[in-house]
Amino acid sequence: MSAPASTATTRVVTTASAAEADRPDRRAARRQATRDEIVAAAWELVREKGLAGLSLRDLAARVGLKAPSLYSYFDSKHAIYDAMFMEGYLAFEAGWERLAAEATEDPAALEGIDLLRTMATRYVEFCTDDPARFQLLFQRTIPDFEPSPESYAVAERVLAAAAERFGAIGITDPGSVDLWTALLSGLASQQIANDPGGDRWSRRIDEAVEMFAAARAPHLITTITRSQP
Amino acid sequence: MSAPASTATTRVVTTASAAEADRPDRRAARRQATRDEIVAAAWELVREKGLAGLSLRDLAARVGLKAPSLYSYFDSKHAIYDAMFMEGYLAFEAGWERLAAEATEDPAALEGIDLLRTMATRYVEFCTDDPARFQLLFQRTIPDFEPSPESYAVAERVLAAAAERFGAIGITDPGSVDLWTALLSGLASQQIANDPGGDRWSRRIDEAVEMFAAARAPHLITTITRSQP
DNA sequence: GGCATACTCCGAACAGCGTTCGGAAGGGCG
DNA sequence: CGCCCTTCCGAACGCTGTTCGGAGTATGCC
Repeated sequence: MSAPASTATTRVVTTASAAEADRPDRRAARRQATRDEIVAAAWELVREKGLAGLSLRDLAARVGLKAPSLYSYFDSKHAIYDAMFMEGYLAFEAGWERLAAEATEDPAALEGIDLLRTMATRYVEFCTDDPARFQLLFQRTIPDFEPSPESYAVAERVLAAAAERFGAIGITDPGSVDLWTALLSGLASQQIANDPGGDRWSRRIDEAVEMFAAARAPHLITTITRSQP
Repeated sequence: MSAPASTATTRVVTTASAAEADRPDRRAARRQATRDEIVAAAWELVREKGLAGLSLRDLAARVGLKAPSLYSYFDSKHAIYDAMFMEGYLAFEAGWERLAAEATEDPAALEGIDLLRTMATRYVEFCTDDPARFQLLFQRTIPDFEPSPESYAVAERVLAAAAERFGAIGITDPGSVDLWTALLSGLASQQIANDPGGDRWSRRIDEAVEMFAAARAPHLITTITRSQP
């Protein structure tokens, strides 16, 4: 949660010395801390009142400010949504990298269809864990919101990583990837919209994965028959 | 834009007789006509400015009124959304019944997997034709909106009809129906959210249907091999 | 025909929203 | 100390959905 590189010093020049380099960061760090606090409070409010129920006066009150003060930290309400968007995708990316690390550590447990199953399960969990986040990241539901290029770059990065992992297990055509994303996002959105808190759709994940694998990656499901000679 | 059947002529009086029964309908008919006009204008506005971009002052202006006057016809803005919700599902039901009629008329062309294919194609077309309608009917995106029991009954009726048709072609377990709805709504929502106006996901419909049929209704796809002795 | 009634319609206003502006405080630097 | 830049906020603007009270009008009854 440290400050991005670009926001750092701004100072430059002066006469140098090592300790002097991070002194101007004092204010910058404080500023970044407040920004983070605002975004965290925004997540809280959004979980309580829904994604569209976020009010700047409420949000400001929760961090001990008045509404106009937020404009010292963000250009607009959409800029707050944008910061949340990026944070959400960073969390998604972190989960993804955790999964990749597990796969490296114990390749046997996460190869072939097991990897697909785990990917699907984690994805749907990630979505249902926080419906407001799902709405912000994967549905485009806020009237005129579009993520900034920097935020969108994070989103594309993680999607590219997923596609690459797909290629590594032998699923290369883009049609299959699109079919996969449609299938998973469909499960998640149906679950959230029509059975919130339940598991009417999420309990179909395994069947969905098997259906997908049978049609799109048959080479992944031969292991079962091989284990019964 | 003709009046519904129940509203009748409005004509004249004379001396009692049968015409007297629909005389009190005069105002009711006019009222219903205005309601319909308001809902039609709301659809227009929603297509132009997005589902959440609907403003009562704009809407009133479009039908030659001021905002408070709308409250003679609807209890609230949500009541207008509710009327649109019902109208949307009635349109969906009409499309569905058209399909059912075609299937009855020409059973050969719409049996087995062809029926699935047509259902899927029509559904995704229905969604992408009007993204605002898709959002209102199938995503729950308006902050505190919930359809009234009467409106929701329409929604359930058409879903039940679809499930029944599923049973008729031999797909009986509810898990398959849920998987089907997840798959189709996933295709539609990805198409609308990530490639509006394009066909990146909608062109995968046939593959999706074949994938689903292979896993969930294998009895529907044997005809191909049978035709090559 | 005349009167009472009900329905439509709207101007004004209220509370809430995101946002802007101007000025009042506060901490860091010469 | 004085300067400056940042932070903070009260007030206000234009927008939103909604309520209220009072006009104007078409209807139903006698």
